[in-house]
Amino acid sequence: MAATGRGEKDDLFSRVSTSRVSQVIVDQIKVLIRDGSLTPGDRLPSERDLCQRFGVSRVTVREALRVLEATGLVTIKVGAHGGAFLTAPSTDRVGEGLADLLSMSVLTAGEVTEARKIVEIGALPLIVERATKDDIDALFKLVEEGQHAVDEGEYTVDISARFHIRLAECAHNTALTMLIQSFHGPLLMSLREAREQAPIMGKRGTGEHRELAEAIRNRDLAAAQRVMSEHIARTAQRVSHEVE
Amino acid sequence: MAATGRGEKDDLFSRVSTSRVSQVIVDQIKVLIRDGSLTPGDRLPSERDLCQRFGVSRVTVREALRVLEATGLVTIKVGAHGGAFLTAPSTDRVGEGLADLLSMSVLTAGEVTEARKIVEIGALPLIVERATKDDIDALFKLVEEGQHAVDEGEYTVDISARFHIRLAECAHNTALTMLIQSFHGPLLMSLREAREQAPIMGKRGTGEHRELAEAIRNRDLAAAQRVMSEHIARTAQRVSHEVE
DNA sequence: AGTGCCGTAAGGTCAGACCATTGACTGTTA
DNA sequence: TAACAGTCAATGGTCTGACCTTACGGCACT
Repeated sequence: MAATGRGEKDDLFSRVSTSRVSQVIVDQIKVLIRDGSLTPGDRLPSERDLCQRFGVSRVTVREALRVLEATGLVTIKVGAHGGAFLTAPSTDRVGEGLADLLSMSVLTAGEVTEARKIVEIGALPLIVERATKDDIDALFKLVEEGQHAVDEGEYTVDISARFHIRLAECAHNTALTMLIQSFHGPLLMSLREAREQAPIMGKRGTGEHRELAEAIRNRDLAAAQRVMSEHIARTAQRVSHEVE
Repeated sequence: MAATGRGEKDDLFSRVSTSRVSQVIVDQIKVLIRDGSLTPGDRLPSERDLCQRFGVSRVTVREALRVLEATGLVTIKVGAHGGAFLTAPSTDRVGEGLADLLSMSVLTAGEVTEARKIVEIGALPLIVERATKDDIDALFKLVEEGQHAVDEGEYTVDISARFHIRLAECAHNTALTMLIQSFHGPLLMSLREAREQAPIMGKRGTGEHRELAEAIRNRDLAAAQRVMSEHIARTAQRVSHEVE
């Protein structure tokens, strides 16, 4: 990335690896991951071990590990038999990154909701086509939970989010799941007002969730799209007028 | 997030902030960014300064900075008047994260392309509706550039990506632009084969780009959707059979 | 068989030092 | 006066070596 847009002549005197040592280590490990020498679940050597292998100090190794950890490639456990473990599939990090990006740029809540509408409605054809019986059962189970929560007066956006994420999983496309997950993750949580109004809207929202689940069970794409469209539109309205 | 799904009783003995100090610092700074106390372009205090303010050692501060850097929130410059500068939101990091996940075979190229299809086609209604004259001129300009590159035999995926990103901007929704940008960033670049085949496909791709631009000029949504659909489908085909 | 203690391996943090890079300041020279 | 070169200070990059904290596993005791 940083190397793009060079002038001419730059190939004559190639850059003398002036980059950070820790970054070089990160890159090396990334390569190992890419080409399959390291697979999820594997454990990297201990910090003190890596120091010797790379011939650098522990501080440097640790910085490299911090970066890998922040990227979501490894998780680190302390204690005996701890260490850096290649993470099993975790879409959370990149979703979080997306949310960070969204939340710190000049986005209005309206824009986010509009994007959400496109993705969630666009995913419906796949969902209607691919949802398995298990998927549908799970959806109805979440609806019941939501209903129960409403009755108890304990409805939160978290419950709604779980439904939407589970719904996304019905498309059986990890990339899509990830996108929708990041919409419903830290991002929505940061819209405080939306969370506080949740109890009020819970009843109607749950009803719509049920309609959605039924439409999917009936493989009725049109109905699903209609309900989802209204559902999100209402969210949009709720959210937009306070986080302007 | 980590606090969800607790058992009962947990509120009696609250967790004694056993987390990493560096992580706490990261969170603090993230908060400052979120609530607008720090805006892009600002410079954080120097490492030695931060040590004193937080009352920790320099190593710890540096680890926090590594994380913030990896997350793409700051860039770091050395030398006098260097330091950590808040970056303007850039989608590259997210795209890189996507690419990492893809390379760990958490995601297949096919899934990503499917998601891309949904977003890019879903954005078309907005694009057709909102594209201004400037937008359309810019699109045609990019098409011309592409045509020129094809004639010279210098067509690269980069040119195609620029078109798609500019197209996304026509929707005048920053969130959408960012999503599509992260698809066309380091992610596509990492599909080496796709890059190498680019020259061959360039001619046809450019033709389709032109058709797209024309459809948008004519506010012909159906045509735009048809062309885009074919366009991405072909990419999907090209990409899927080697990165299985 | 169960319980609790303790050792050990691993990450987390600290303090202080030195090097490398860079931009600004200053002084010299044509 | 303008251009160049040298110096200096600020700042990130790395190293060393020490100590603390956590957690797993085994051992001794009950």
